[in-house]
Amino acid sequence: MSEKATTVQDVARTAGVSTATVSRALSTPDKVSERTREVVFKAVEQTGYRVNRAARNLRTQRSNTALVILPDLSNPFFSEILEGISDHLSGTGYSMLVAGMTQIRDSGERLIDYLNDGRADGMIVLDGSLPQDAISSLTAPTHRDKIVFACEWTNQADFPSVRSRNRQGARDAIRHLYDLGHRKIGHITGPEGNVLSLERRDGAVAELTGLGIAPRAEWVIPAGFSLPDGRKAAQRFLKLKDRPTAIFCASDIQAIALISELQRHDIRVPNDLSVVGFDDIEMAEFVTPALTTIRQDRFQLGYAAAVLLMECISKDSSRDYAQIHQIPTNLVPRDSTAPLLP
Amino acid sequence: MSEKATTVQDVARTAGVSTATVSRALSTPDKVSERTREVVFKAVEQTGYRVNRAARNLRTQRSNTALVILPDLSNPFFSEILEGISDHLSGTGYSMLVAGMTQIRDSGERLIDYLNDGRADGMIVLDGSLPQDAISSLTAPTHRDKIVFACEWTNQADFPSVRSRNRQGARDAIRHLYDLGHRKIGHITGPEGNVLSLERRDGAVAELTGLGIAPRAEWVIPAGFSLPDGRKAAQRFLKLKDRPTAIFCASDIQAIALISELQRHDIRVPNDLSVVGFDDIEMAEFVTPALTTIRQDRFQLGYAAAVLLMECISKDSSRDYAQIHQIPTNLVPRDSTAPLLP
DNA sequence: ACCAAGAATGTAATCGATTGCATGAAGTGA
DNA sequence: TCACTTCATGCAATCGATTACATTCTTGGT
Repeated sequence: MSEKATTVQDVARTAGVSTATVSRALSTPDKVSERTREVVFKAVEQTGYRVNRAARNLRTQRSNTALVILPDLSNPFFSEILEGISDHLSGTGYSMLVAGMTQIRDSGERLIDYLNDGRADGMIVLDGSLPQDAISSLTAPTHRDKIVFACEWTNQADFPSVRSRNRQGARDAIRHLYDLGHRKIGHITGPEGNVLSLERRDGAVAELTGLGIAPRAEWVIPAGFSLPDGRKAAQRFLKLKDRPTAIFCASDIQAIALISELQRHDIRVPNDLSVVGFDDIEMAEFVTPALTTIRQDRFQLGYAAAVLLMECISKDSSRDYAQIHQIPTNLVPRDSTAPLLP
Repeated sequence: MSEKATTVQDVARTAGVSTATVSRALSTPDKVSERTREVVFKAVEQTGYRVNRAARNLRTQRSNTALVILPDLSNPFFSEILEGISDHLSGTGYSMLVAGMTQIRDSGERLIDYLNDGRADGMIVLDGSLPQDAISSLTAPTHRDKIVFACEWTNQADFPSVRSRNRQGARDAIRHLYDLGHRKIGHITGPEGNVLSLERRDGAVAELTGLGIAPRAEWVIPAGFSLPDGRKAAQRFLKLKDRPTAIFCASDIQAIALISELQRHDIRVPNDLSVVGFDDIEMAEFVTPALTTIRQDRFQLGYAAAVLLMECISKDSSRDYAQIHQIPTNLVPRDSTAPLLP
């Protein structure tokens, strides 16, 4: 009954070879003669053998596991990125450990420990706001080749990263509104200090300026990416005496909440106000009016990050420093934007 | 430069004790005299020692890792459950491995291997539709005590599980509509064969019947939980000659898409039709009209599942079979339901 | 003062797979 | 046929922590 797991020893015995040969037959099949290879495979089949990961990890000093760090596990925005990551990882035999910064902080763990104690071979960080000490510990030469940022990033160190063309996306959003005839264009920002917020705001400002429109300070409404933030932004908007005719929001979620709240106050979108979001979350297509937005390919973002991480980990040669992969965004016109009425 | 990781040996040496003592000082501090304990701690401090997980895992035959299985990584519904799980796990020193069934199938892995090869000590399954062979392999006596279902479950085996009171939630939804004066009440179901769909439909039917209302077959519209499903359901709804005055949807997402599509066809919610959803996703409060729904506490669901799993794993005594933990749901009345107009 | 019980520590085996080195077999070229 | 390379395999060390067992040191009771 005692159901002891089968080991290489068992396989070696039934195959009539040494454990070394079994191991080789499995991990480097071409170093073994065809005949023994088959014998071993058959023995593996018979005994139902599976390598013990703990033993392999100890010996090889690799875990075949990647750690993914989210700022906040409960944020649904990341799910599609996770899928992209997992999709590539699982193809390369890697497993995906997931942790949220909140939990990590609470449990008093340090990110770097995951790398040190052999739980993970590398990590993908989706949080641009790591505490300073975390960042500096990660920059240690032993670790810098095991870390990749995705989606967000940090300016305090130059890690390789994968990100959307946030600035260009923002420009496209503004341009779209301009092309519809809008000249009075506002912007709801993301959270203060966040790299994405900055890029999107800068992009918007740059495009406006380029189009000969001076951005008006009271039309740049500071907010965060979340639903409540969007609602609050709407309330700020309602208080404006002179209102823009179009708004570019730093996130879809925010835009959806904003529209909802404005509708409640009888402002019609797109008739009274055109709104562009950012992200193209699935919901964007299904709200009324369907949201015009800047699509970022989150699956691709995750996938590319995983590819990049695997490269970093495996590459023994010193690699060109701190690559930045930019994923294109694109405008998805829907019903929340319309030509400016004369 | 070669930055070799510090081991118990190093600590033992600097502390002037044996490795056994170091190990004991760290894992069973009371088996060691106060004096040596301090010396060891100091040495740990000095050397910056961290246990090597691979080595520990091999020796102890535990990984201190739990595997979480999602049907679909990209589905944002699960993020809050994940947070609940992680919140408890990280408190007990466990790490969380996450995998989607899609990826697992594609990579040809078997769930059971995670348990066998020492990657995980136990698993939380959020997918009620595992393939038959997966389920039967998991029922093996060696594994059945390492598995917990959460949110969804399977009827093909009796694993312990944590779930919402789906039936009661559905009853509450119907009752709410009834109390508002509605008698012509429809239902959009979840995907065929899904346990949640079944429970919610059964609950709705039971409540209707209990209230003396005979459920009408054409008012039970088969659908899935997703946004496109909700839209399709709306189209089916529009074709009805005799329409209900109220609808209970099996998911919020579905309800949101349904309302959006109906609004596009000038059906006003709640004036022309009252709608109740299920889940209380964050968005529910922020759409127009704000969605009346049955709240299920997803964080709690995940948290309880993690607690249950840890119990199962640690309990050496044979435990009472296949506990089912039910998490209460509750009605959250908002603006998508209104009294039936005379 | 002596012995037994218990506490603290050390020695060395162990977990299971991988791999450097050694050995033997087979093949190659002159 | 001989020397020599190449290939296939086996032996045994190794990864780093834990723990059964042995040993030494306390301590308390009589």
